Amino acid sequence: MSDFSLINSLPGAGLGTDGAIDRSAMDRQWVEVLVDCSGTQGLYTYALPPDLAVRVGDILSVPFGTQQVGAIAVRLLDTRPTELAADQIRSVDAIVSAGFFPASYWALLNQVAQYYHTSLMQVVKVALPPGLLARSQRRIRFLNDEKTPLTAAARHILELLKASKTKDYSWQFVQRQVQGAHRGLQELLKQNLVESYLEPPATMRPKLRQAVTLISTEGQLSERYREILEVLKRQGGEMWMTDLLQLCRTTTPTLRKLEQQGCLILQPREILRAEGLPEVGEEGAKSLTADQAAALQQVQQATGFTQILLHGVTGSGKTEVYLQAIAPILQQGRSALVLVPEIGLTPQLTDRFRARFGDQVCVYHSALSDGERFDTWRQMLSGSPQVAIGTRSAIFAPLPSLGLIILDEEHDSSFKQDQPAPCYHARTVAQWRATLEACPLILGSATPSLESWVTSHQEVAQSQYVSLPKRILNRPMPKIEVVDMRQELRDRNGSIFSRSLQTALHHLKETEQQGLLFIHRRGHSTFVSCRSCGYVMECPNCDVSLSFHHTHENAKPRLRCHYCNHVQNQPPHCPSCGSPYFKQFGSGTQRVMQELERQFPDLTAIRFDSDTTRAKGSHRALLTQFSDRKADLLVGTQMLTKGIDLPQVTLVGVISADGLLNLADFRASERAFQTLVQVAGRAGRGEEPGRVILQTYSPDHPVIGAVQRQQYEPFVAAELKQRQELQYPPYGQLVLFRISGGNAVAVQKAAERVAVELSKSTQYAVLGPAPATILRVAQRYRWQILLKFPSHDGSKVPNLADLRSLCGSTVSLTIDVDPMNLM
DNA sequence: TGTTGAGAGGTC
DNA sequence: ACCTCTCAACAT
Repeated sequence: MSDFSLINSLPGAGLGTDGAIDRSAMDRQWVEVLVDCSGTQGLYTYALPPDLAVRVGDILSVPFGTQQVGAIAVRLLDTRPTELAADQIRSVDAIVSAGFFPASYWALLNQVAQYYHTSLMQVVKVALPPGLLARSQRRIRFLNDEKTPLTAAARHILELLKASKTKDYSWQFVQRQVQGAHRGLQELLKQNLVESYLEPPATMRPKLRQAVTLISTEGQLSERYREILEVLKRQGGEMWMTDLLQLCRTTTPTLRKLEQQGCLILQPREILRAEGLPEVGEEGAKSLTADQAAALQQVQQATGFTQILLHGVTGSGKTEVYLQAIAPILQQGRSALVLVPEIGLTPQLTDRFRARFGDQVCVYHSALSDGERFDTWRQMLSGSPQVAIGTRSAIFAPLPSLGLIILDEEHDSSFKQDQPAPCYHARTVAQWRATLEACPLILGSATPSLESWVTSHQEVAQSQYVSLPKRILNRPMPKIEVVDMRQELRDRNGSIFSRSLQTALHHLKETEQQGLLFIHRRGHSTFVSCRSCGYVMECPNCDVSLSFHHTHENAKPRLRCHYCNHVQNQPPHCPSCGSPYFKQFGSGTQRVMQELERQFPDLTAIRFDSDTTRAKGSHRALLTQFSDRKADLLVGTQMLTKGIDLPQVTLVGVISADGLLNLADFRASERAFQTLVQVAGRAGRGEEPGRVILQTYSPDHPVIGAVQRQQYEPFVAAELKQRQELQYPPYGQLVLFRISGGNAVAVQKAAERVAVELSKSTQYAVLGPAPATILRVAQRYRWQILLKFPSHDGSKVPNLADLRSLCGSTVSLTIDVDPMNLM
């Protein structure tokens, strides 16, 4: 059990606003806090200064050891804990942010911590905007340089500081740079050559701007003063000071004089740092199809927590259902939360929300600057009815009185976090949150995950299934043609484009229509290998092949590792056998672009992958270019499957489905099906019918057949049968342990010890330990152990702390409940 | 016997 | 995270 699971049951811990108020705040002289410090367990007691009205849930700054750290107030006390002497207790330093968290917020965080086996603090960190839990930092500053003899370490530190611009470094940096830094520092401090100081935590603050407010125009005033006041009055009596100064060509002291005369007030106002989003026109509700109307009705009939799986084929108008479901929620003064896989990828969706709801929409995602995130977060706390659209972590958006939660593209794996703990799935957290808030949860997808499919077909009132089987305006689903690439080769077509696709591409130009070409994944297939001996170029740090990058015709070819970003030139000869036949292989986006240029010089194409969309806003820019018909083709990867609604696209070409079909993962078929159906669904969303050409070397694969027939249910039935037989999710539950470290032998040994310990229980099957598919990433060796539970009770894993102690200090162990990424 | 570095344990 | 303490290795 987690150390803090008890917090749930504590009085007043559920919520900051109530609970503490009923008794006089004077009684509450102490507060128990959760400290932001790895390795700490349990709560720490601090005294409350009389002028500090701390409430449960507030974010505090407290002295801890030598430094200031962030902390969360968990419980107020009216008596001093008996085990602590008065002089052992220090005082709370400041309230960083008064947390009027919505009711049940703490219960949610606790639930996440418990289910995913992480500390509550870890969960709090993903929930809060960055910068709120800042800590003080030790820094070293250069004072003077006397010509006294110094040891090597001391001299080294001094030179380092002198060489820097600010003559000042963080202690952490110095320690990394200098051997024996500790002794060296002591020596320098003794001689007064440097000083060591604690920099107080830089807490995120609201951005302020001076505002001028008109009070009166009475009194003895010069002509010039009257003029200024007149301008202010004409502007409505309230202006930003900078604007007024500019308009009147005056200076701050003049305004100060007027303030002293009592004519106006200067005061700082909080302003919101907002992302500069382009203007969008207004848009009214569209009329619904019968299916859409039925779906909307089902949502609106829901009382209390209800999970609704909205299974709508591509182009069936799910977004319109979301919009019309949200409208009455806002009118009731409540808020809605919309989660999308990747916000950068869905400018069209956010634009539609803004066109409908104006500035009641706020967008929250990790690409915002820290300041923007902080402000958006405060905006959400304000409690005014709004729609928050965001990625995974927005499930923790602090919206009071939530009326509806929507997960769009519910099947998307980016809703699962697998890097730092907690490895939560936003869908799972959304289910808990909707339960706690007693509001409906809509899971929308054209290709629902098997998990959601199974729950929504249980005979429970709390889970419902709604289907939108037809496209809007009765537009037909695109025709899908499967091309056997083996046959193409037999017929002496060595091109990466089948004859069928070639014809279609020619036709595209003639009819002035547009198309998409889908490639499975960048890098994966564009490795460099020797045609003579088969040698493959690999990253010196990670056990993955380097991928080939060729930006334009005259550029030097570069090889890049997509795990650690190692870059090098391509050698002209094979490093292993010296053969000159050392070339790139496969068909990444660049290769396809080159082939297009060679075979279809008339067609213009835009490359659309993570390389060309990395910069902020470039995603939107490329899409705009394309929809303005500046190009005939969009060539891209996975990104093409998400949130693109371009009515003029009539052709979708899948260059090769094979990379998708053959992944070593029990979810490979499900993923392949979802991806292919989603890409295919980009075709024919406008008035012209769409056409899909699916090239593959394995046309008999069951996934290909299911995609071609566009039949979800038979595919799912077959897939579920297999899952059930093997007790894979959604029937069984998986828990993955990742063991990693810099020393190959130590990691393997640790993995074996952990596996032995885990094998002592009979509640689950232990698979592994096995080296991770890519054993080494960025100089770290990785092993994993998979636990397979026959039913959904992965909470019964042995104590994590005990397992960690088997690993030693150089090997780290992380736990991933319900893993999605098993590579 | 003093000097140095690594590891453990504590921080209200 | 950072500090302090302990302990053992090494040179004196």
